[in-house]
Amino acid sequence: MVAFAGMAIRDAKKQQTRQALMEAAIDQVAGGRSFASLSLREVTRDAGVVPASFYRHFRDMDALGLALVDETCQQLRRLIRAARSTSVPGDTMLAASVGTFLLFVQTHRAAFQFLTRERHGGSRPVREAIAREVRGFVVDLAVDFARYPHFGKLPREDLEMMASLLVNTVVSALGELLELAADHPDVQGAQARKLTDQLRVIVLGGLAWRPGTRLPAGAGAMPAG
Amino acid sequence: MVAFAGMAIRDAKKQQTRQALMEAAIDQVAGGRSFASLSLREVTRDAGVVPASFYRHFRDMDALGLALVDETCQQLRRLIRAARSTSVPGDTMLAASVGTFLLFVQTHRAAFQFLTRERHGGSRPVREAIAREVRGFVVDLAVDFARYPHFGKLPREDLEMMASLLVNTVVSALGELLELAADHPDVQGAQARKLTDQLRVIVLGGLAWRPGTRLPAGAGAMPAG
DNA sequence: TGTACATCAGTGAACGCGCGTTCACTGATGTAC
DNA sequence: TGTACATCAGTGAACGCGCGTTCACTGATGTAC
Repeated sequence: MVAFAGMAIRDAKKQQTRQALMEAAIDQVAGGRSFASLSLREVTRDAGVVPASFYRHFRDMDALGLALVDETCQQLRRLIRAARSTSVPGDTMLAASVGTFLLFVQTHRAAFQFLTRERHGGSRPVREAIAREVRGFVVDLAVDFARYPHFGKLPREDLEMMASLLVNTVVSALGELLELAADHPDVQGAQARKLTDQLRVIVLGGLAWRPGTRLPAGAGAMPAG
Repeated sequence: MVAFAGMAIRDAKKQQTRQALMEAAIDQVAGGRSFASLSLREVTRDAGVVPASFYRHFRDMDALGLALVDETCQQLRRLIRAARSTSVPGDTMLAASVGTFLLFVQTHRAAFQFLTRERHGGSRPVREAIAREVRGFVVDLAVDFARYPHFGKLPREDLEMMASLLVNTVVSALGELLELAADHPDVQGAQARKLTDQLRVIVLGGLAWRPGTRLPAGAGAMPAG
């Protein structure tokens, strides 16, 4: 029974406490609190350890926040990698992807609440870590775009512009979705349809796009925004 | 010299203190803090009054937050109303509007930092107030859309879907812009061009949109986002 | 205009409380032999 | 396997501190006459 390295039991227990601290924090944020307003003592209380134990795992609350970003984004990257490998062009696939994504969001509500709330939240290092992750998604998506006939001819800059438009749209929809109670399938369905249509508009616009495109005169202009 | 109503001096001084409290709070948020992490004492200290004075103006910090949403959104609505009245279709107008908007953002940085940070921030009433304002902008914009030839024929639902896409895109660009230092005109120029192009893609997509549109098979499909 | 009283924004002291951090400790787990 | 020592995650008490809120107060401003 000495099959693997030493420290097995002690280390496993330590990881368990670490996880409990992270879950305590993310549950508070998912419950409507801002991460910046959480206290160290509160987190340790919820995790079932004494305040001083916190320092065996994190230097301070900011370090815990960064660990949360890392972990939640890792989960998300795993989903996206899976989706990429099976993706094929077409409208059916777009609608299906939106469905998959929204389902995934429901089963990882707390993680997404955390990312959404802290994206523009109080801690600079946390904000920067999330921004880095989002930029990573955008670049990956632009690379995917380049594989399709029309988009392959466009400069990387244009592809990233569209990828960022698409990612921002999904993120915005996410923000709206998370404000709703988790158990309103009808409202959620409407949200899903709205997001799908918005992505369709973007793709239609992308298909009409050429480098240096300007809008036709007298077309659909709009006030400042 | 008794030209107008009583309470003139005392009331003016009171409003001055109230304004000082609001400015103290918004400056802290603009400086990187989360509103939920501000303390009442901190705000009164920055405003130059004693903590107990706070209660002459607001019941608690949440009330101050709501007042900030009201005031900053009022400023914003004023800009938008002005822009609407002078808007004419076309690509030039779109680019000019983006420029005007970004300039306005620079001169009201603190207000926008506050709105951006608290949009998904810690206080539910504040979040709801901001969401209400955003929804108001979307509805107004959809009404504007209906005045243009192509869009006039679309159902209100579709127009609001596109208006929300457009507003979310501007809000996302805003979030990125506010992370940058205020004095990098070159990076800001790149951001402005990116946003303008994204709005062009949306308008192009909108012009190609018909009720119930589906994407052409094998066109530009994308992974989950 | 002048006087006597009312109002109320801002004061300063006091309160009890939860906070982050430190420290010497304990006892289960790990390691060497 | 058994024994003796080392490690270190978690403990519990203690600290000084800033917090939100209360209170009786002061004195400038307002009002009535």
